[in-house]
Amino acid sequence: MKSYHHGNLKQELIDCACKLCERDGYTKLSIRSLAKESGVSQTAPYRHFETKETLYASVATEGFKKLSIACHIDADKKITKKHLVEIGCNYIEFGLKNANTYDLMFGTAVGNFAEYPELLESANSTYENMRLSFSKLASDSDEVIAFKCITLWSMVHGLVGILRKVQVVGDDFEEGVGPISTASVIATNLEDHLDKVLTGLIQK
Amino acid sequence: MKSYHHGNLKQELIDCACKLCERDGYTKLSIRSLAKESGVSQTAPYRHFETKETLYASVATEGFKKLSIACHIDADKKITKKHLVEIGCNYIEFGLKNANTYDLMFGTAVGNFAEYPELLESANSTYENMRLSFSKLASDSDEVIAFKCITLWSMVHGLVGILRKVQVVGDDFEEGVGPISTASVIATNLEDHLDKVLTGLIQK
DNA sequence: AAATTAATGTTAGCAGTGTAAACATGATAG
DNA sequence: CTATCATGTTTACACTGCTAACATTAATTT
Repeated sequence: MKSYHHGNLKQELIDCACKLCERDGYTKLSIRSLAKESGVSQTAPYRHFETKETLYASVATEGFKKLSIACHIDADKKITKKHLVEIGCNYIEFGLKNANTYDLMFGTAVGNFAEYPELLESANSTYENMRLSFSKLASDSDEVIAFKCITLWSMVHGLVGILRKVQVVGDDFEEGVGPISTASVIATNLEDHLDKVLTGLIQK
Repeated sequence: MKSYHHGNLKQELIDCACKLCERDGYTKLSIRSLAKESGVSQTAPYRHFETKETLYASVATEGFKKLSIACHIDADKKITKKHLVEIGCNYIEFGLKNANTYDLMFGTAVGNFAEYPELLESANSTYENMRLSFSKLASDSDEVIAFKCITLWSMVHGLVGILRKVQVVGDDFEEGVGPISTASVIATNLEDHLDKVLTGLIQK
């Protein structure tokens, strides 16, 4: 004998959507199946999410929060290059292990972050954490810090996109040919690669 | 008085799909509307594309061909850093001006490139062109060339992802705060930015 | 040239989707 | 206690990907 009102539907829908989005990709997610999963009528979710994109925005928000946590390092006083490499590796690891969620966060599923204040905030805060780490590395000017930060971010963000293709194709590629084999070499030496790039970046 | 057989349906569908995917994003594309656009029955496209993903793969293939052309530079003998900056800028420009197509090419819309030989080939050839440019810059070893190439590619690929968000949010951001304002500074000085990165990369 | 086959089109239909409108229930505020 | 409002349900519409069965034409074989 369940009650007419669910009580915690919104959060349950978000949690469930996060799982399904990651498992099957956000394109496969349907509001109806989501409702069924929560034992609620087909249109109940519309009391909590105006459109499907609103739901996507919630999932993306959760994604940025998780990314922030994954990239957080415990280093209050001194930050070394090694820390930055760690951040980069963690970022990439998150992107690869949560490929579908990552796609939702950075793809075109949610058109305009500005329409979803929470999403915008969580995305900005992810960046802010990274920026803070750079600011603790050296006494650079704000512009230099921003430059270094965006450079690293673009780098790891780009590597996620490219390494994903490696994962998909797997070991089924011709040796020494094409981006896939090249990228796969980097994938096996991710720390070294980031170290090299950061060395070039920092000593400037 | 039109004939029962269309004659050139497959190519027309691809062309039309490319346009619609870019205009509205690939999620909005429907096979049925595509068929209507070509004045053909709802299920006619299925004679040429097994599933919707097959159609996506064709659009993505066209995308990589266009990207290749956009990144092509006329420099047979000597390649300079300036040329590489140009390639990078052209790449980013393509990614931003064809954001939806770019999303289709690098997102999860097409799961496994290996299932679509033409797509795999066009994607690899895009990379190969970039690699060739690097190989003409200096007498590096294959590994060093690959490293430099992937580094630039990750960079520009990452920048596309990040700068896109800037475009979306537009000028409606707080000055000096968050990734968006920072990225927007870079966007207005793209050439400078790539120059800096490449300088650090090349002089190694 | 006629007959057969393969390619390419059509019609009808299924199961599933996002979402709007009208209505039902129950928690909460006056 | 009553009125309101948040949250749920039912019903319905227009749309989707895709399949199966059938029609027409082009290509190939005899």
